[in-house]
Amino acid sequence: MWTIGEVTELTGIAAPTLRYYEKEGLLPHVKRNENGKRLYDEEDLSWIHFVTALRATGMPIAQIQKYVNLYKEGDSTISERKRMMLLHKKEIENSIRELYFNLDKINYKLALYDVLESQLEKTSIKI
Amino acid sequence: MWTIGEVTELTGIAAPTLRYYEKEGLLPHVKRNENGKRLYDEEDLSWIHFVTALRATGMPIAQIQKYVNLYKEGDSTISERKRMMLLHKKEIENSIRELYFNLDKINYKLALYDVLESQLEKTSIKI
DNA sequence: AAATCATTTAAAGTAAACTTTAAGGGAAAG
DNA sequence: CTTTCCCTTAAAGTTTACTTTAAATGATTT
Repeated sequence: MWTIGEVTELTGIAAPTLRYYEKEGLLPHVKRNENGKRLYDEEDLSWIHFVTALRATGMPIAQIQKYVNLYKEGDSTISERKRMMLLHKKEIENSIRELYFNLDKINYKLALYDVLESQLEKTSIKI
Repeated sequence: MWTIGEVTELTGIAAPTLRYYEKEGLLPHVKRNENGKRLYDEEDLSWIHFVTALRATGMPIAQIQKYVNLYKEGDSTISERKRMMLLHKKEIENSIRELYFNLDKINYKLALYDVLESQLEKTSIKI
């Protein structure tokens, strides 16, 4: 079991962010010690990692909330949760495609700079 | 030459956003007609597409500003502009890598759901 | 015992990128 | 002519996801 400070060290996520996630219902069943201080177990850490992965792939807080609420409802929501993940997977794949598409434009620009630079080089040789 | 409304139709970018980009110095040399209304030419459109590609790949407004300012300074800034684009290219490649990394976690979750569903299926057959 | 430290809460603040509003102007359509 | 439409500006508002602040509590160190 870890305190919030230890989890911060372990995950690199700031303590206020962990509290914020919990308040927003993104981290179910975080326990407290006798003094009311948070204690995180393995399962909490695994939730934190999962939520972090969802956030890093652009899922909004509100949608993660919805997902966690489904989780809390139990096994009857498994197919809906799976559907959410499948949809999100497609969105990630779209994001990746869009990034590649725009990366192409950057590469085109870089190719133009290569041409420009070699032309400027020739000019300075002429002088 | 196109009006702002036509550019909005052509690009899908809202007119207020186009004005905002221009005000922030992201779109150099947009001309006006005799009544002070914006008129966009081919070069303006190409700037809009480029700025859109930079935004879609996560470059902040402030950095695009810096890039456009370098452009305005002329040929002497070509190598610095190229350096900026090379750096940004690497950031895009990092973003893509991170997306793939987190996509893996989503896929792992989806695999778990497949197992869970087949287990639940078996259970219901037993009943 | 006093000071320090990590924690708690609620509430306010921040940053970035737009978006909306308000007030007005000119041109074209009915 | 007057209504409609598209445009103009400056300024205020919105959204999202945190981050910071303030005030308090309890445990540990000196």
